[in-house]
Amino acid sequence: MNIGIASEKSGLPSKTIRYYEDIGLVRPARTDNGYRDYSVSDIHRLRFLQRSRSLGFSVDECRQLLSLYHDKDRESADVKAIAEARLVEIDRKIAELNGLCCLLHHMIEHCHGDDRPDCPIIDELAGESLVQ
Amino acid sequence: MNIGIASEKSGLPSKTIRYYEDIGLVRPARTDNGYRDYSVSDIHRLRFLQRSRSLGFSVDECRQLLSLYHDKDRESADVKAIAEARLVEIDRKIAELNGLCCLLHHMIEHCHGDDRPDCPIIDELAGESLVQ
DNA sequence: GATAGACCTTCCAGCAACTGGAAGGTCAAC
DNA sequence: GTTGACCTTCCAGTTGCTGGAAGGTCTATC
Repeated sequence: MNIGIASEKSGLPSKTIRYYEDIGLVRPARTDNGYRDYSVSDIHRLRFLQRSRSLGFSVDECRQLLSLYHDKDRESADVKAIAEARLVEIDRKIAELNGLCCLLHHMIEHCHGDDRPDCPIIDELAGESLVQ
Repeated sequence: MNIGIASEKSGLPSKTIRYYEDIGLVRPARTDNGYRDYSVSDIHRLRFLQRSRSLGFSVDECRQLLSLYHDKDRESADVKAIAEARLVEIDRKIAELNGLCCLLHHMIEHCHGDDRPDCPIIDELAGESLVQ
């Protein structure tokens, strides 16, 4: 299968697929003319990557997951650990964004938002703080 | 003031302060020996940047906010618009992360996480889906 | 056989927002 | 005069791609 087909089947842009090859994630065969030739199992790997990435795993985590995917002697605990680490990170990020959301909301609420220059948002950023 | 002092007073690393100069955000004077020489108002600008960045504004938004900060004829509506756009973006991100959080949580819950290889997380990533 | 258009290839550069490090100049203290 | 803490510039690397240039290949049509 040419890269265009692989792209369609995996849901990844060709550019990304080539990039994944560069960093050693999915290495397809080559045909005589030098074109990449993806096998069905290559497509599975690409789809696996697409799903893992869309779940927010880093490329490095994806690499580990991919190797566990192929390791028939894997321990599910190893997989779970990676997923749990990701979850902790996501929770942390959500908490951080919630904090920012509150602060911004608060600032926006107090800004009349008209054609006059006085603005509690600017005041806040300048350090004449109501919050923080 | 040397950059080390500016760093202390603004809460930004020296590297970052130099970077902000490179991209034209805060341009200090120079002393005879070539050292950067920060004025009190430079420090205010740096602190303003530090706060804006920590509230999640992009460097480009910070640039706009900084120019509004100095514009005594600004309209607070302009500031409010930037902050509101940021808030929308943060809300969107929170929603996205909440979605990922749910999926991951679900997958983790179903994984026994022991020394056996069968793993619903891997199955999910491979496309034998329970979710999605 | 020529040519057009859709593929494919490699390589290089750029995005955001820094961060690290090398190589070297300056300054204050001892 | 030497040590050590500063400061300078410049270049490269981070993450995960994405865009574009320059050129090769394949297939269909004339």
